[in-house]
Parts: sequence; C-alpha cells; structure tokens
Amino acid sequence: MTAPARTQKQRREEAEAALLDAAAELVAEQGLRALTLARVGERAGYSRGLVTHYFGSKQALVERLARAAQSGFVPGLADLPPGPDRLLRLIDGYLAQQTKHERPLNRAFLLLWMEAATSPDLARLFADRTEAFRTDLREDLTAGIAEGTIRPDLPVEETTAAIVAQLRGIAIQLLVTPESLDLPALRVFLTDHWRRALTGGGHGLTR
Amino acid sequence: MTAPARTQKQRREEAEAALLDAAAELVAEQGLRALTLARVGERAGYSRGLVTHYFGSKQALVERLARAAQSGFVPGLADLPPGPDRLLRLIDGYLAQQTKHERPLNRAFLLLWMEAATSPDLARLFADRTEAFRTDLREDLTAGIAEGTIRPDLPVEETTAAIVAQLRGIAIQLLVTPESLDLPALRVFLTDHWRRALTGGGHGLTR
DNA sequence: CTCCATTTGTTGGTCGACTGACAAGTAAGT
DNA sequence: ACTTACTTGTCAGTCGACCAACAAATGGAG
Repeated sequence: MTAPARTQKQRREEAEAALLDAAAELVAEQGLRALTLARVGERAGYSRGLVTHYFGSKQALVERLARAAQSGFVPGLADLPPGPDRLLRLIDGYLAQQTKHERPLNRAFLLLWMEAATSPDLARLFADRTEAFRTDLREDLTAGIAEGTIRPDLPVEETTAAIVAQLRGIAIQLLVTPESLDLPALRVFLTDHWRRALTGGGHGLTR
Repeated sequence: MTAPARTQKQRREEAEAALLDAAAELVAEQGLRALTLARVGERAGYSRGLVTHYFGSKQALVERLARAAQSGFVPGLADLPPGPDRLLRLIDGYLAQQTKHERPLNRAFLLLWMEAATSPDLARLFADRTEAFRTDLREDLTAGIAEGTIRPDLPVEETTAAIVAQLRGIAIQLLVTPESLDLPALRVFLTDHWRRALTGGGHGLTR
C-alpha cells in the first residue's frame, strides 16, 4: 500500500469538516438542544463515537462551532474605503444575507449568540465578534465625520451599538416569525433611515 | 377541623404561583435547559411531583410561563395619549426596564422569545405579543402623523419593526455582555435619535 | 521494495447520570 | 366520606463519556 486512497491527514480533515458541518446544520435547524454527539456523527456519515474522539467533549465541539460560525461577513465590502457609503452597504448587505436560505452557519451564529445569554463560556467567545463588528462601524463613522459627510456631533459609540442591535434584532425576529417582517421594505427603509440620521438632515448623502 | 389555616383554594393558588415563580427564576438564570420539573418543584418549596400534577406536562408549564412572561409593560404610559411623546417614553422606559436587576419574568420573556426561534409552539405564542407591541407603536405614529408632529412620509410599518427589533436587540446584547453597552447613554441617544427621525429634521419635537 | 511494529482513524458496547411521566400512597381540607 | 393537595417510588428514554476492539495508514528495518 504505497499509494493509499486517502492519506491519514486527509481522512482526519475530511471527517472533522463533515462533523462540523453536521453540527452547524443541527444547531441551525433546532438549536443547541438538538446537538447531540450521536446525531452529529451519524448525520456526518460516521459513527456516534467519533465526535468525542476528535473534539474531546461536547463543550469543545460547541466552542469550535462557535468559532467557525463567526466567519460570516458581508461580501464585497473589503474594497470599499471606510465611510458612510460602506456603512450603508453593510447594513443593506447584512439584511440581504438574512433572506437567502441562510447558510447553516449564519443561522447557527445567531442561535449560538442567543445561547450565550445563559452560558458565560459562549458569551466570552462572542464578545470578540461583536466588538469587531462595532469596530468596523466605528471606522465608517469617524471617517465620515472627518470628511464632513457625517454630522460631527453624532455619538459614535451609541450609534454603533444601536445599529448592531437593530440588525441582530431584525435577524432574530426573522428566525422567530419570518412572515411578520417585510424584509425588502425594511432594507430600503433602514438604509434611508440611517442615511438621514448620519447627515443630520433629510438630504441624501451622496450626490 | 372547622377552621383550617388555609383553604384548599388558597393552597392551590399559592402553590401554583410559587411554582411559576420558581420556573421563571430558573429560566431567567440558565435558560430553558435548566428548567426541569424536579428543580421547579423543589425551588418552590414543594416536591418534584407537584408540577406535573398541576400543569400536566412540561410543555404546558412552559406555555403557562410564556403567557405569564408576556405581561411586562412599561409603566406610566396608559395615561398618555398616543403620539410621538408616548412613543419616545416607551423607548426610554423599555430601556430603563432592562437595567434594574431585571425581574425574572423580564429576563425569562426575552430568553423564551429567543427559544421560539427553534420551537414553533413558542413562536406562535409570542407572535401575539410582538404584534401588540407593534400595534402600540403604530398608533403613536399614525396619531403623530395626523396631528402633524411626525413627517407624513414616514413608513409606519417599517418604523415599528425597526424600533421593536432595536429595543430587543439591545436587551439581548445586555443579557449576553452587559458591560459592552453604556445603557444610560444609549437611552439618551435613542430617544434623541428617534425624535429626529420622526420629525424628519434636526429639530426637537416638543417645545 | 517489502514486511511488520506502531500509530492513527473509526466503530459499537456500556455505564452512570438525568429527565419527564405516571401511579400509588399519605395528609390536609370539606 | 370524599375530594383535593402533595409526596415518593419507579420506569423508560436520552445523553455524554469512556473503553475495548478492528481497520487503515505510516515509517523504519531488513
């Protein structure tokens, strides 16, 4: 056997990825309470014992999953310079992301973040992600203030907190009762709403 | 025994209230996963069997608890007539409520609402409450538009959704990492923010 | 290159703990 | 007496963890 079908490294990585995918799916579908080691293993196409063998414990699996779930970003924003335009596109992009049959990791992120309310371990993990989110917004706001396109008396900290909370609040409401929100209309409304709020007047921001 | 210390009705009602209180405490502390029939009974000062006897099943207990948790209102608003002032006080009052070592029912409400994301039964229960919340806001907005204190082109539906989501998003963030938010500053910011947004200009609403 | 000892991947059995439900029993109120 | 409040015993199911075993891959010695 000089040329085995799959090397050990491959086998391990494939299995580990499959297990994490399965875990994300389960959380996305039914929340943490549906995440049992047996289900993860079997949905991934393996046996129930493998998860423990690789991740050590259920808690370790959840932590790994939580880290993996934090990678969700709004695409197409990296090229934009910080400023109000990027911020508005971030808002719009975030909301747009919630509509498309959300990838499991997207749903899993929100559900795990909610679980963090009653789990200090998770809370610590998610603090970073939230802070990174707010940091991006902070950059946009300070850049806008510096270039004069955002009113200088806008409270930066409070604004970032308000935006993050609003976006996540909408995302959660969409999880609970999707039909109670008109997401396309909300996208239009919120971009316009924040455009007005940042400039301080009723005028458009660009042009 | 012609004069018993407590009548049967009293005993039942006391016990039932104690059980519901205990259930709310448990959910507030650790979420639904900590809500076991045995714990509820024993924390309430009874035996583990009583919960089933009164409520029939765990699901029935959770539903009762969910209904009880929906009674949280911002006090001191009933006397105000619908309009932007009442709306702003509702926002401020809602946020103020999140600071004071939240009564268990307050926390329990949010946590159960989050659980509703992965539990259709709960989702149905909470749809009403959210709708009632939004209805109040709707009344304020339409009244303000009618009396001319709110800009007439404000999209009412989207605004109510945005406010509810924002308030709940903040409340959840406070549950997860309370220290990451400056609540007093947020109260000031948000009332001012919405005052501006409703009028459409940078002017104050009253006076 | 090949064989074999060793490591690593993977499985299924099993144990102890916990949980919800129920039923049979005791005590208190009517 | 009889109903209602309340407790205790118990059962069946589920779960996380550990373990012993088999299978596949690896690497070094001949």
